[in-house]
Amino acid sequence: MADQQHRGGTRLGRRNDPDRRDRIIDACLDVISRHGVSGTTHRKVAAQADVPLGAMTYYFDGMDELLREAFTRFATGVSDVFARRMEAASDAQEARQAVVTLILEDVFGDDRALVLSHELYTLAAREPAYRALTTAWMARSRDALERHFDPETARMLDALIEGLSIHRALDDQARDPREVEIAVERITRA
Amino acid sequence: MADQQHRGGTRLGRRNDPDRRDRIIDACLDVISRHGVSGTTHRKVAAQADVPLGAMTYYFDGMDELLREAFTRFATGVSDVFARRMEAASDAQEARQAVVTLILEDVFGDDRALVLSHELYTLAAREPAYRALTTAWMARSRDALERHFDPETARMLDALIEGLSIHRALDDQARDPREVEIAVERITRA
DNA sequence: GCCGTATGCGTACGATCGTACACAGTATGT
DNA sequence: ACATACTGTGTACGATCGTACGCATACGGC
Repeated sequence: MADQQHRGGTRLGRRNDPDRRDRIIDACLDVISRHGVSGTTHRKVAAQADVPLGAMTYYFDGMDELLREAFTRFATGVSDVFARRMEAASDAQEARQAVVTLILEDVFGDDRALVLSHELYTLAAREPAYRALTTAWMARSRDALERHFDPETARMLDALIEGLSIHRALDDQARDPREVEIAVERITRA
Repeated sequence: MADQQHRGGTRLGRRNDPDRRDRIIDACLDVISRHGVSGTTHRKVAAQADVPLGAMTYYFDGMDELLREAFTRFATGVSDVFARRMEAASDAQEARQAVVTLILEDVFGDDRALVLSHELYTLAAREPAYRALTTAWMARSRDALERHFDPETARMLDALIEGLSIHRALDDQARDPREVEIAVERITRA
């Protein structure tokens, strides 16, 4: 009891902070990426979002709802980038290049996203409730890929992307970017 | 206090149970696969292994050591199967078939292993301490594959296997086994 | 300016956890 | 047969968690 949150100069953080809920969700993703789902607690998220502990149960009906909303936001964001990159390509060859860029930049370049993906995968692998989220995510990826590839190839390519991500996250030694290019090339050749 | 563990008919579980430690490790893997790393506690593992709580801290210096040993055993086991299947193949074509079989049977057929893999991946993605484990595991897979494929192809193929595993674990709808065959075929064609 | 009402929060409770440690039980050397 | 050393365990402690709930605060009608 003492130093409350009286953020900045505004009188009180009280009523006029409509995106409090959004900030909590973003903070939650930060905490997950640093401490894992298991190490994510209401208290840590509250501290990160700079809101009082009581706000957690006020805005969310328990930890599950918070996690589900956080991962939904994450998956949607990643999915959007994916879809946009695919839409920008105008033929199969450009699409192949887009996939390579996506892997090398969006995936390999973002450690936070790599960790968050795995946290979500693990959750979904064990609890069917989160399966809907990953299933939808993958369906969207496939749809994006199917703008340029046949359905079968789209699924294989999607799997390859995931596999390369894992190797990147779990293997310490650096890899030749050209290898990604070659792999994409091979898997998309019918 | 009351019903201790006096297992079976033997006088006392006391001194004559040399594989207690092994049983704890196996029990730990069971608990992880059912509750996740986050939900794995000394108490649950002890109950599963049918040993008293005090045995946990007696045989292991804390939770970390237990987890590390458990995952080491798991990764070694999976790795062994992988290596053995590759050794059995006598040419590239047989090797391709061996990989397909491995994916369809050993990976797709074992939900427990699928979950455990992801739990380990997630741990390793966030904590470098576990990275040594996954790095060694992957190195061994690559070595096994390099008996029949060039190093570059071996790495791509290994990545593909991981990717297909993920899709299997995270996508609800069943897949055509032939798709696996085609993907392996494409990625191994230079 | 006052008051009812909805919004948001400080705090405390019960549960559960990892871990330490005093002690019980067994084997061994004599 | 007894003393001694070692192996294994029951239990209790401090920390930390999610969550509920009484209360403070700000808003809107009058």
